[in-house]
Amino acid sequence: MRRDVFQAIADPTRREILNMLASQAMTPNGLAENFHTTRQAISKHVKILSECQLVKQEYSGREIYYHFNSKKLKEVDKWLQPFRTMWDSRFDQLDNVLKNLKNKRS
Amino acid sequence: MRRDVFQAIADPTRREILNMLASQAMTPNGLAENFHTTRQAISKHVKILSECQLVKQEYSGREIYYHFNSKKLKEVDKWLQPFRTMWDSRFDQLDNVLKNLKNKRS
DNA sequence: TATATTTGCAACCGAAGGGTTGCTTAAACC
DNA sequence: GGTTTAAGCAACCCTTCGGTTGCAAATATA
Repeated sequence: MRRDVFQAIADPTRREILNMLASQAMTPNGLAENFHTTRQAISKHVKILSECQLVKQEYSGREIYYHFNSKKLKEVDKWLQPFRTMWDSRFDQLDNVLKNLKNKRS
Repeated sequence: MRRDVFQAIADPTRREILNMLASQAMTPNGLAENFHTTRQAISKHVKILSECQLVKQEYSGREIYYHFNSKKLKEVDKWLQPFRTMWDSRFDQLDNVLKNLKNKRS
């Protein structure tokens, strides 16, 4: 089952899980207490996050603490990079096209 | 039908479409030529991108030129912001936890 | 040892996703 | 005016997704 970081962060619940784990490692039960769903539903989300390495496991007896692996989000940041210069430049793509049309006319 | 930027960029084809439109506005037919799918499939993707305003339309006769709206990607960048400091700090979350445990012990 | 707790796994369900084919509309072209 | 051509819309199909319930395995606790 191929998992993709972009697909992993597409779900709002999974983004929220990442936010929680960013401040503190947590168990599935601990996470589930903060949502209005079952533990199994949360475990499924965590499994998806785990499969694309956004989360790492630490075993402690019968409990499993999930840790956030921020490095994996670099992939998203990397994809975003070329676009970042665009919105910084105060001109979006449509503005540029209109500007070019005006130049051709004059 | 609620559309979300995160969900929109989850699909690799849609990310590729955005990459193309970033350099040049294109029509559905023009886009479809670069993929091994039908025009209708691409149109569906473009519609999704349009619904969350990642793309804007410019009508020219019977053709429709789709323009990339980079500003909308700021939402992703904004969500990424707090995590960016984490991977910059050379310590990921797991490292910090282990470090804390070590401090408590000593 | 018996019981309670934490967790993962499997089966199932309804909704949404990505794709295709067929059709209609409207502009361009002969 | 008749015919291409560009595009959207609708129906359908199969797969994936998010969620649930039920159950088994393993650790903690009495």
